[in-house]
Amino acid sequence: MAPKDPAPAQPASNFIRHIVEADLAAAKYASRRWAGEPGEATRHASGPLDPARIRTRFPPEPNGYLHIGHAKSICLNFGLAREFGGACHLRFDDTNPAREEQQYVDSIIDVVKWLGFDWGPNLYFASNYFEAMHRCAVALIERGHAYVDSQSAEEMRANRGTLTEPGKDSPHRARSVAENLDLFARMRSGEFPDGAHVLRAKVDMASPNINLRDPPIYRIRHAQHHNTGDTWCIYPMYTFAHPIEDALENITHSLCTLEFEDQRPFYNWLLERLHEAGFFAQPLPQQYEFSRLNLSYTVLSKRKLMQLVEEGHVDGWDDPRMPTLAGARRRGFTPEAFRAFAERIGVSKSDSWIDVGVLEDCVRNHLNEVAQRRIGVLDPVKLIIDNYPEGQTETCVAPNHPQRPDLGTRELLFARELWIEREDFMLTPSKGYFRLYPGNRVRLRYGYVVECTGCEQDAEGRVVAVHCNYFPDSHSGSAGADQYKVKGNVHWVAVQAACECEVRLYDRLFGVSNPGAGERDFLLDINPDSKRVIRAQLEPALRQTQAGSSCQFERHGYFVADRVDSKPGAPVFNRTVTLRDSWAKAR
RNA sequence: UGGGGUGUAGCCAAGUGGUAAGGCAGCGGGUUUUGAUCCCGCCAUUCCCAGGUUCGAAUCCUGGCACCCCAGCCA
Repeated sequence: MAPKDPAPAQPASNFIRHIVEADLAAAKYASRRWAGEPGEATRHASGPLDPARIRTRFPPEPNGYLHIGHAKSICLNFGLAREFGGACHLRFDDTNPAREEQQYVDSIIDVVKWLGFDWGPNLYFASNYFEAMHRCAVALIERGHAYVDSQSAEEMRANRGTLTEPGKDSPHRARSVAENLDLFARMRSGEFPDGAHVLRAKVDMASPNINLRDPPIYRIRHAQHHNTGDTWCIYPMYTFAHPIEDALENITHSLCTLEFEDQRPFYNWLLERLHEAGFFAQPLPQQYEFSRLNLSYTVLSKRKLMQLVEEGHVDGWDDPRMPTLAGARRRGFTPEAFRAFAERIGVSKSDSWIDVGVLEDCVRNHLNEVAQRRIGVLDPVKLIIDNYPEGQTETCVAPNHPQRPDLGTRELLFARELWIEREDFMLTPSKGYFRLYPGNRVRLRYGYVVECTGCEQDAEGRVVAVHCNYFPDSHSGSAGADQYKVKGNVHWVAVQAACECEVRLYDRLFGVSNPGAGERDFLLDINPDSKRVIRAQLEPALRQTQAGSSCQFERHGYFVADRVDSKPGAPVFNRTVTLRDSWAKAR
């Protein structure tokens, strides 16, 4: 028997995985039937056994852009389905016509795909279930489980009670089934203005759980819906719609965030009543809650993100500094990084603040493996090699990846005048500095070892050129190269070959770990240096970078050709994330 | 102060009665033509607190404490 491999770095399990494993072991969902599309019990009963062992769903409301918090939920739901031979539905929870728009639907589809997930034929809209939901509501009324309330919103609030006092029954709570049916039909036909009536579930006005104090389930809203137009003027509330959507779609595990915990008793109450009425078969979907993501140095609330965009603190929803997935994509973050991140942070019910450093580490991790190395001089100053013949040039060979020879090499033009990084020279070096300073030797990466001889300064004392001499027998790869022991290793690009490009140096949008903590205005915590636009001198191969393609600028970080502003032959680069820099930290 | 939740290292997190995994951060060292990567080592005598049960408790019991969520015709 072969020796056992060391245990692979396996992610820790989580409570939801345990639940799924237990349900599968108990064959809890094995006898479910699936009609091939959402439907009521009788419809599904006519179909074959459900080929999906479990069904989950990601149910965004199409009223904004998805952000990193959604990525956690997407990876959880789609990941679970993938892992256990199930299906994950992409469902738009568009039950409120007010702020839902097609452009959000499009961007959500785009970004879930980008994250690497596939819903197959299971793309659904809650609004396509409005007829079924309406039938459910009528059945509830017929069975005495719902009534039309005609109190004003203020009256309803007053009668709802408080956290410590029970509510009071509405004067309309005892209306007859016939009257309720009539009123509800007239609500639907458009006879009443917004707010005149509301359909309420009849549960318990004295419940200690406020969500059970006869929650409204249908309201009148004379508005255009992005999908159903003006077909309806009454719309179901989330509380009512969501369990039905899950049941119609044969969802087994309905995962949501912690703030919906108090909603679960109603979720179960409703589905049990509808099961009694013959709409849905057991086993019914079950709701499970996990804690939502909080990220340091970031805000994720829709209100705040909206404010950042509308007040122009950033350049739109897909600004590379935004925590939206569209922004992260433009920034150069990768789907692989997000999936690793989701796995790494786990799923639990405790309130947590994840350090953005974890996400950044996932990004570096992935990019380190796949990004080809290139040279970019971001803050150029001229290096003149005085003993290198004027007019002479040669080529140096550089690997595209130090750990992956399979990725090949590329050539760099070497000449007498090079651009180097301004911070790679110091007239009077600080302690521990081992780059260029008079008398010190460094290697010009993939080229020669040089010894610094001095510099030229302008009237203000600013360095305008650095001078050095090279050692002809020190060329990288040559027999004598090893005789030169230098600590410093400096990147460069020949002045005559360099390609000048715009580069955006992005940093964290907020300068503090918890923007807007307490009563403080979060806008005051914006990092004023979160975006710096520079002109950089790049190695010529970079000119052909495809929009959206990432590489490492050696010794700097990972950069991506902006997918919006890059033109063929004229890329614009965004800094995705810097390399770790223990020297900068030491200073 | 009604109901629902959660407390394991600086930040996450596994652990489900048998003697505290792992990751991030941090610290120290090695390799290195990226001050990168990679590798090695260190980093909780203790799991919110106090009692109790048990040969044995982060896990079970009792009592506290802290924090989060809920009173939209939003989701």
